[in-house]
Amino acid sequence: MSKTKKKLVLIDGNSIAYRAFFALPLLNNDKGIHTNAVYGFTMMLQRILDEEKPTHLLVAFDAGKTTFRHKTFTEYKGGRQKTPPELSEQFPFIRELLDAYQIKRYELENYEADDIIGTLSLQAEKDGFDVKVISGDKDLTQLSSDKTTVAITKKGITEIEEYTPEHIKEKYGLSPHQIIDMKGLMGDSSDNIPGVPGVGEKTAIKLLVQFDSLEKVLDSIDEVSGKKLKEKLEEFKDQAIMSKELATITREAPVELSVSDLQYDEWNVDKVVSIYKELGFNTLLEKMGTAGEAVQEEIKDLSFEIVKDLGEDHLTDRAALYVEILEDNYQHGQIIGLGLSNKNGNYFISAETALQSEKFKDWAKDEKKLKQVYDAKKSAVSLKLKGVELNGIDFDLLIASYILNPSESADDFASVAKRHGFHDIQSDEAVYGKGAKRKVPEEVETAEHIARKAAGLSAVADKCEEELKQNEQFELFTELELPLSLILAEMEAKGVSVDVDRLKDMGDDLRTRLKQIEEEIFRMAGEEFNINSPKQLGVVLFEKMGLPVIKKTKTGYSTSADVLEKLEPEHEIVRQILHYRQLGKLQSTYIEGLLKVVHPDTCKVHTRFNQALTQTGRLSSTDPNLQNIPIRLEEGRKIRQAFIPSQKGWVMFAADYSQIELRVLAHIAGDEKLIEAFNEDMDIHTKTAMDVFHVKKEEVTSNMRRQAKAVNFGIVYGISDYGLSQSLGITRKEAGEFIDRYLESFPGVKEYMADVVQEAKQKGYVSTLLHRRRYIPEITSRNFNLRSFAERTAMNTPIQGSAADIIKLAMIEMAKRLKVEKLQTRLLLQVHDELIFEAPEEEVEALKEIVPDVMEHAISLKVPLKVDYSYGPTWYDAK
DNA sequence: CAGGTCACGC
DNA sequence: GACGTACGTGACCTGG
Repeated sequence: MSKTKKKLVLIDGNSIAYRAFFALPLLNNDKGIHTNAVYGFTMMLQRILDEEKPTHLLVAFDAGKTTFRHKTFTEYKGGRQKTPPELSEQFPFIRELLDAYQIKRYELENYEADDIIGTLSLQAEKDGFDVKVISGDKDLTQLSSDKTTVAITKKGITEIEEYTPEHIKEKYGLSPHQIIDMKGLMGDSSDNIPGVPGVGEKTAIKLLVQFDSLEKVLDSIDEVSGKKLKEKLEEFKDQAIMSKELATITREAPVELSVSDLQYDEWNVDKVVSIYKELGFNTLLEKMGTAGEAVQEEIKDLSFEIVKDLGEDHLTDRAALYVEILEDNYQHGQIIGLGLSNKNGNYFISAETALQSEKFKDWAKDEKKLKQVYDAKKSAVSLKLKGVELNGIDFDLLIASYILNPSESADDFASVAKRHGFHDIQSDEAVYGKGAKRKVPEEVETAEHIARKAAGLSAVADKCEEELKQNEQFELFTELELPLSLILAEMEAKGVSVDVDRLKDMGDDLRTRLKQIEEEIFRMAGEEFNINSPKQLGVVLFEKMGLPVIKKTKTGYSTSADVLEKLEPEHEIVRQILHYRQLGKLQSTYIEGLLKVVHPDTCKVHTRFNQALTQTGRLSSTDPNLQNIPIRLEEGRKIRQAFIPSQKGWVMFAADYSQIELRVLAHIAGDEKLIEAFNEDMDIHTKTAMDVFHVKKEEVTSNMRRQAKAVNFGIVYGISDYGLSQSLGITRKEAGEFIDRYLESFPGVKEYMADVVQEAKQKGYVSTLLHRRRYIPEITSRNFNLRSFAERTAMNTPIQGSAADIIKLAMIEMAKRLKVEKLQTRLLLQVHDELIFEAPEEEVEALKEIVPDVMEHAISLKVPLKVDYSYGPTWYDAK
């Protein structure tokens, strides 16, 4: 069962409602009730329940207008804006909602929510609770202690700042209890607390650092430096003391509740649903269907050591090494620390300790010292950025797990480790938080988490290797994916040079043209609107201008390109909109998007290849995605002019496989006709047209070839008859007939398709040439759609996946050849069937031989592989 | 902030 | 007949 640590969460209800109200636009539901504060409050509550998993919970509210503080100071909270009626009307709903959630709420005559929270948090601390206070009011931070964390909303409803005593020390240089002394000195305009005129945050902190408390400051006014300051302190002495009193949260309010009354179990689903319905919270309603309670498993103790002085005990010849970085983008992120696990024990090493240690660097570099890691590429790149070379990797859990089952691979270490039998680990989200809340906890907690990861690595490595061997995937792992990860690491670290000025010029040009087109569209529409909003565009086109509605989406009219293309003859505006979209895409994604990620010093972009994501074995690319740079249309293609070699006298050299998937299909299916076509190096689309339409080569029209090409495309990507009908603009029935005729023309392919579906049903998975697997459980589904999809997946994955295997082989072989031939040429990118290099001009002649040779002979099939290449001063020219 | 729509590549 | 249809990433808009 769950760990029985008691946790009390105290929420400042008024404050959070205020925050939610002002953070969100003033929306109302269909009955005209404003719901933004209730909605924001609900989101916040949901988050707290999910993330904090409190055992005890209370929402405190302010009661009435006056409190005991007004006796001290009648103008307390004077001058405050009256609560807007749009907000006050929402409070009853918030109360109703809390009741449905079965969360205790409480207010107390003469006291503020703060005081209720102050009183109960103190009680709870004494009873051994962990306490979390949630508010938008920084005053509450005075309650922070080693047992109580105060979370203050920053902006919006999701960003919060957590105030622990350490954080307060860091931020102000003060202890939590000094917050009230600070308020006494500087006052608080929002509560109309006067403080000492002329004293602001800086001065207050300075004084408190020197004298500790307000009282001591006032006792030692003589020692205060600055004549003016002395006078002010003297003059406003009493006011300061009163201000401190006002700012002090009482911890002895006559609260009639005790902490044990605040136990939180679960909400009343029916009531919550009915309130959601009443308020129109449809997305929350939908979510409830799937909301399951995660069961927290007990985590065993782990003995580990925080290492300050690295020695032989730690740097052994076989060890698990975990490099921890919080940011997704490990090229920007800081290394938090390293986990090590070996026969001697489990260790945590801070980043500073490791990176300053020559012993560590030597060990990391030594390829004889074998390491087991999680995400070799990330580890290698991040260490490389710190000047540390990483060699000797003989196991990577991320990749092993991906190979064993690509559909399950998540990048969260805990989930991967658990899948392979190591359970004593928390999720990163539980330790570090997520989104805006993500942060590093105190060192011991961090250290333990990271040490656990290393321990987990060494615990599951052997078992995973065994499993890989049983699946006949060990070679795929050691000979293909592991070496590839280091090649990708080099590609990422090296980066691709970008001609920033060129991009900016294109951007300027595009901006002018977009403006012109925009004006033209507005003129034709007779009004200004947001062309980028499908909703607004739909209204203009289909309601105002009365164009025929061709397709609808869930949310309204479809305005997708294929719809607009059909509408082109109807009105000139349609052509302009398509053009606007095209240029807008170039501007936002490729010009602005790319400029955003160019390294300012080096003018390079460093993409990250995800090697453990796609279901087929392909790579993907992010930040920026360099696998979808435009090429089809000339205007977009020009973007490629901005990708240039990193050195003078160098060129871009690109080589791509011609029809690799169809060649793979010919091989796997063993289809005689297809094999023959490739052996004779025929134009495959023409050949397909000849066979499908039963005509001679000379009789193939360009339209027949186009249709044959679409069918081939469909085969390669496993699209359905529906998909084919869409791409050819024909009916589904016609498309189905096309596919049938294709399969009749290539009986080997037809047989293969039937066999591979059969195989998938029997084994539960399909395989590529290099034994990569994809499990397809839906293949036995009784749901037609799921099953059809599964069948197409079964037919397509071995084709696409084997092609991915082959180009990966080629990449590894290329790296070897470049080294052997002592060439300076470097591989920069892989785009599924294409490799892009940068090369000194004088090496081009050699590359013309080597690159096609390596790529074409990466594997031997029943058909030849064919590679085309090209080169030039920019990527654009390498076409 | 999450989910939808659209658009780019292979 | 079934109702949503190759795989990815990213930008923008929108609702609650």
